Amino acid sequence: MPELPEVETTRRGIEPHLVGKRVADVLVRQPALRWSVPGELKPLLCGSRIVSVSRRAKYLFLETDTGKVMIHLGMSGSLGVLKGYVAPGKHDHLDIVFADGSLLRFRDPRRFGSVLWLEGDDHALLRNLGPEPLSNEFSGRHLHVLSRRRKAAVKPFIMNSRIVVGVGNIYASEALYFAGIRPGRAAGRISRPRYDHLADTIKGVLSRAIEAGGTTLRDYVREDGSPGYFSQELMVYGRAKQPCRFCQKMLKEIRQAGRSTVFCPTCQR
DNA sequence: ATGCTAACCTGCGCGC
DNA sequence: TGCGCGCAGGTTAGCA
Repeated sequence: MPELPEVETTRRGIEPHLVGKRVADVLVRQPALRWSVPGELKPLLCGSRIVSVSRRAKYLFLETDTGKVMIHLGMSGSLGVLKGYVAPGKHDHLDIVFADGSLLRFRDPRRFGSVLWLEGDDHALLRNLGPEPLSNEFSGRHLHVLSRRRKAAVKPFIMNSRIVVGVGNIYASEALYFAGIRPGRAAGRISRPRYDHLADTIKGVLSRAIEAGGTTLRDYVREDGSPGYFSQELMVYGRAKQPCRFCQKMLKEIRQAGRSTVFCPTCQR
């Protein structure tokens, strides 16, 4: 999926096209996503006006005067803004059509994404979320405090959304590389100074990825169909058995919690 | 409480 | 050309 930089890039891309628009129609072609698209979405949304587009963790919110559409892109989701109606593709599951004829289209081949309706601010999926990684709330102190006595490896630890949100498999791998920390090291056995460094590298790699428009590997594209360029800057993700860009030693690949992890055995300790 | 695994689903690349 | 396998940006529920 889209990790946080891809979701934030999407938010920035769609917001100017949506704010102020009035919803004229909602077309649900495939309601069977990670959670079923609520049948009342159309009657609830029609006639309302988009006030803003916001983000929390990897969730996007189309905020209207009557409630919020809560969208998750899952592993393969993307959103597109179209000037007018174009015949949908196989995986174009949902359109929100505006009064001026333009539309927001949700595409998701693997259907791990979701489109839900939120009245107010509360939803079970939003409880227990950790801080935003780019906020001041997220720091080395935060990681250090929460990791004490934890035996889990540091990589799954920083990918745990209760600890910090928005850090997925790509950026967890990249941040650990820049921090010089082995992904398999127990989270509870990492010092405060090293967590200070790691919090910095997480913020840094996410910020740079947002500037580059995210990382395009397969499915992810921006709202106008263009790719993100951060893949060119990846140091370890997807580079198993290739030389480390710093020390030239072969990068190693392991599996952690069912996800592949690539790291440099020399630069990361 | 913590941590691991399977599950959800489709598509693609690879070896045979 | 086709088949089966393993893998892919996420996250939750369920069980040890």
